[in-house]
Amino acid sequence: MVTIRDVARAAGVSTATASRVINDSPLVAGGTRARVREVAARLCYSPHGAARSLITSRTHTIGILLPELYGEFFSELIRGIDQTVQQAGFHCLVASARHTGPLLEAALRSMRGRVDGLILMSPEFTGELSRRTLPEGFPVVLVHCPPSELHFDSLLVANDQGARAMIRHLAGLGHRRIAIVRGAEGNFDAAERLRGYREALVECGLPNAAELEVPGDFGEESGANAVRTLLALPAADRPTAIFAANDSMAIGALSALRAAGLRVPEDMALGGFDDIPMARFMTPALTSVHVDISALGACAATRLLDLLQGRAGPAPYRETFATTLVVRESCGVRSS
Amino acid sequence: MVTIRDVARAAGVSTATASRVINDSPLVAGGTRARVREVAARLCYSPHGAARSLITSRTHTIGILLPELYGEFFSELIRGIDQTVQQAGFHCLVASARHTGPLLEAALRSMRGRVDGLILMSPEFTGELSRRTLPEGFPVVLVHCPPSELHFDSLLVANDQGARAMIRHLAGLGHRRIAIVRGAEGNFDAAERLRGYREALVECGLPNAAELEVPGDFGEESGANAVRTLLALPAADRPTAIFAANDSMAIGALSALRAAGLRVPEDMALGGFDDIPMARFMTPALTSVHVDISALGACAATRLLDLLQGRAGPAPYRETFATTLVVRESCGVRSS
DNA sequence: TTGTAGGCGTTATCAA
DNA sequence: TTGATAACGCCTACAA
Repeated sequence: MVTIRDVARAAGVSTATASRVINDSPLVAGGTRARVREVAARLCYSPHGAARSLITSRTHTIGILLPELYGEFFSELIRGIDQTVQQAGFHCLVASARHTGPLLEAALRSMRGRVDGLILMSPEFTGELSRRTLPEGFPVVLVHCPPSELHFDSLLVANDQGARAMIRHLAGLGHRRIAIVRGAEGNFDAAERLRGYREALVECGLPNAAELEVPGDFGEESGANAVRTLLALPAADRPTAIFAANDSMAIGALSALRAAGLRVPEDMALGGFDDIPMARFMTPALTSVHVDISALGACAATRLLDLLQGRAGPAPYRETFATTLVVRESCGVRSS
Repeated sequence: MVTIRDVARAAGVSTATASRVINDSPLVAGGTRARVREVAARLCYSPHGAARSLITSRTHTIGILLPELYGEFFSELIRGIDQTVQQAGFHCLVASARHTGPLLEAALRSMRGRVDGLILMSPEFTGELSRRTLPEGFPVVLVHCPPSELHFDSLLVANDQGARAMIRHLAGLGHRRIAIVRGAEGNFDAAERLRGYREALVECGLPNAAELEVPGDFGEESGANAVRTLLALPAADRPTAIFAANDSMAIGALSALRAAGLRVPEDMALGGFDDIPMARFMTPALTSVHVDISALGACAATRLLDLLQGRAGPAPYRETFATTLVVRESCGVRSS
C-alpha cells in the first residue's frame, strides 16, 4: 500500500508538504505542488480514509438506517440520498434492521465513529431516541418517523393531505360509501393515511363506517383479501369506491375485483398511494397519490450535509413533503 | 467521546487490559473482565471504528458498487447482502455510479481504505478492471458482470437458460412466431436473454426473424412501444407470442395489448422475466422467469466473506445462479 | 495476569 | 514556503 510517506519521499519533500498538496492547501509553491501531484498520480496514491478520519474526526460518510427493506421505495430513497452526498464527497453506509429498541440501538452503536451523521427512517418506530442511543448533538435527520421526538430534525410526507385529496376526489365523483384498505399495523404512514381518510369523510359529510376500514399490510395479497372482505358485505353496506393505502395493495385489489367479475371503475372505483411507475400501466390506469421519493431522499441528505458543514438553519428543522393526486382511469375519469 | 482510556481509568486497569476485554481475549482474569465490562456498559463505550481499522487494517466494511439504481431489483440485492454481512459483523458501504471507465475508477478509489472487499455489479460494464483500478489481490466478487475478466470471482444469473425455458414453453404451446422485447442496449443481461431466445428458437426449429426482435430499455413504456411496433407488422408476420426481457416491459406490453383490443393469452401470449411480486397479480397473471435476487446478494456476500476470512475455496470462483420458469395465465394456461 | 510503549497513516501545530 | 513532530484511538508485541 502506498502511503503519503512514499509520495513525499519520491517527490523529495516532507510528508507535511505532501499532505498540503493532497488537501489543496494554498501554502505550497507551484513547482512543488506540480511535482507532488505528478508523483502521487504515478504511484496511484489515494489517502487512507481511516487514518484521515482518525485525525480529522470526520469520516465523510453518512449512515442510512432503514427498516427491513423491500420494494422499490428504498432504492429510490437511497438513490436520492447517494446522488446528493456523492457530490459533496461523502459516502453512504447503509444498514437495515428491525427497529425494535435493542436492535435499533445496536445498529446505531455499531455505526459510531464510522459516520458523521445519520438519516434514520423508521415508520414503525415507537419509544424514543434516548441520549444513550444517540450521542448528544449527533447530527440526525429523521425521515418518515412519528414526530414523537420534536427536537430532532425530521422530514415527513404529507400522507394525510394526500389521502384527503384522494377521498375528496372520489366524493366529488359522487361516491358516498368509500372504503379504505389500511396499511401495516403500527406503521406511521399507514396511520396518517387513515387519519386523512377519516378527516376527509367528515369534511365531505360522508359516513365513517367501521366495516369500510379493512386491514392490510402494504402487500399485494392483502389488497386482494381486503376486496374479498368488502364484497362479502351486505349489498347495502358495500362501498362503491376503494382507497388502498399503497399501490401494491391497489394492484392486488384490482386483481381480486376482476376475479369477482366487477368492472373498474364502473362497478367499483379504485385509488392507490405512492404512484409507482407501474401504476399508469395498469388496466385501468391507476389513480394514485404521487410521492417523489428520490427527492425526499435528496432533501434529507441536503439537510444532513448542511448540518455537517455548519450551514444549517435553526433546529429543529421540520418539513412536510408534499404529495400530488394523479387522476387516471381507475376512479371514473376516462382518459383519452 | 468516551475512549478506551476512559474505560481503563474508570475500571482501574491499563488500556491494554481494557482492550483485551473488549476484544474477548482469554488473557484476562474473570473479575477484571467483569469490572471492565460493567464500566464499558455504564459509559456507553463503543470502539472507534477508524482507529481500530487503522491498526488492524481491517474495516469490517464491504463496498457495494452498483450501476445507477432503480426499481426493486436493487433493494432486494442490498437486502440479501446486508443480512448476510451484518451477521458477520460487517457493514455495507453503498455507492452507485455510472460505470464508464473514469467514473468507475473514481468510485473505486474513493473506497480505498474504507472497505475490506467489494461486490461490484455492473451489467453494462465494458473494458477491463485493471490493476490500476483495483489493488492487486483485493477481494472482489463480480455480480452480473460480463465475464470479460475470468480471473475475478463472479456470480452470474442463468439468463440464457431462463430465456430458453420460456421460449421452449411457448413453443410447446404451439406458438411458431415468438417475438422478443429486448432489454437495454449494452446491458449484459439483455444480451444473454436475447442469446437464450435465439438459441431456443433454433433448438425448436422456429424461424429467427429480425422483425421479431424489438428494442426495449427495461422500462414499462418501452414494452408498450414494442407492442405497437409488433402490431404494425403485416398480419402474416405478426407474432402470436411475446417474450419481454423483464416484467416491467411485460406489464407495459400488457397495457398496450389491452389498449389495442387484443386478449391475452387468446390473441397474444405474453411472458416476462424476473418474476417481480406483482407479476402474479396482473390480469392475466404474468408468466415469468423467477430470479431469487436477495439470495443472489446473499451468495455474493457469503463468497466475499469467505475471501475476507481466509476460508475461501480455490479462485476464481464462478457460479451461475439458476432461474425458474413460473407458468401463469398470460401464456395460455388457465389457472384455477 | 497485567502494564508499558510503539506504531498504524494522516493532519495540525509549531518553528524555521 | 517548508519541515519536524505530536497527536487521533486503538491494538499488540514485549516486559514484568
